[in-house]
Amino acid sequence: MAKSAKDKDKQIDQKLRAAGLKVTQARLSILSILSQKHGPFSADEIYQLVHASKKTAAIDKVTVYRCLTKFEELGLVSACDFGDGTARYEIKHEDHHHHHLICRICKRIEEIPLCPMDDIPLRLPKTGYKDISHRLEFFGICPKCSE
Amino acid sequence: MAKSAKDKDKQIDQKLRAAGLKVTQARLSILSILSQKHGPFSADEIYQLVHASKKTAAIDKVTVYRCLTKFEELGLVSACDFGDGTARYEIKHEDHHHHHLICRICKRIEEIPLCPMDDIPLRLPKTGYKDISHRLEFFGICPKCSE
DNA sequence: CTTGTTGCAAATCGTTTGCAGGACA
DNA sequence: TGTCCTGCAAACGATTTGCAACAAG
Repeated sequence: MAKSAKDKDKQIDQKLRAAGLKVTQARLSILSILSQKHGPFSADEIYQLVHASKKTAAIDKVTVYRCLTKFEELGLVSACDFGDGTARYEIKHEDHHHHHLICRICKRIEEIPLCPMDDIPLRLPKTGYKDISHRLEFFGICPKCSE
Repeated sequence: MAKSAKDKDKQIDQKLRAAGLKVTQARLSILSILSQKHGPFSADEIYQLVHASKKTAAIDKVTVYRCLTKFEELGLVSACDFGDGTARYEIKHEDHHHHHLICRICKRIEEIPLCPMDDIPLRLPKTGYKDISHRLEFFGICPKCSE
């Protein structure tokens, strides 16, 4: 059932066209990286990864930022923020809502497939992580701004 | 039961001494602002507020950053991050754990006195906010880093 | 005194913007 | 072709750092 890199790239191409975006080398490279590696990654990391995989032409870091912004608008990727002043991006898989658990020391990132908003308290001890804290903020439109 | 500004300042002085910090004008000004106004505030906002209240001598913005960092280490204030690239700080009141609900448009900040980690799903509709999303990340020490 | 703090200037870091040349539809 | 994209350089905003003057204990 696992998709080959080629299949994924084909999917990406189609998603871009469906979104009305031009299919450029830069966009293909970035989305290819994001769909093959396990993120989330910062813009700089993506930039590095693209350059590391010599398969594609080098792209500018500014282009990475612009593409990621566009992808996020289109819902192709989702951004997350670990509070360290750097945005991170990962491919958005429909119907797979998750959060992250980040190690304060090594920065390892694990996916938490549960969402406390759903209903149940998380049973985090399972993960083996210690000294767990969390960052949670809500965003919405306040009554006044709703008109 | 409400404490006067003077009482609060006295408390602040004691907390600083208890923490082994020198009681300086800059620190008193910042903590005084934070304990009197309803935050959270960015470093720049605090800087502006300190300058606005002509009661105290002007302090440098760098000093604001340094004091806030120190206060956070000591647990006097807590930082929060709304993902807009600016850290915000508020006085930490023991036994009053809360999160925030930020209007996407006017940036109004409301306190959410509930925490989904406690156990129950939030009943946010009560607040009148619409189109609510949330930002949630967990931090901890992973098994490998625990030794 | 003497160590912790501050102010000032300058550096850093992530990210954004302006503009001209270049690539997709 | 005409518009969308990209690269390059430069601007930006938040935060940090180096260093010498300064003030609290």
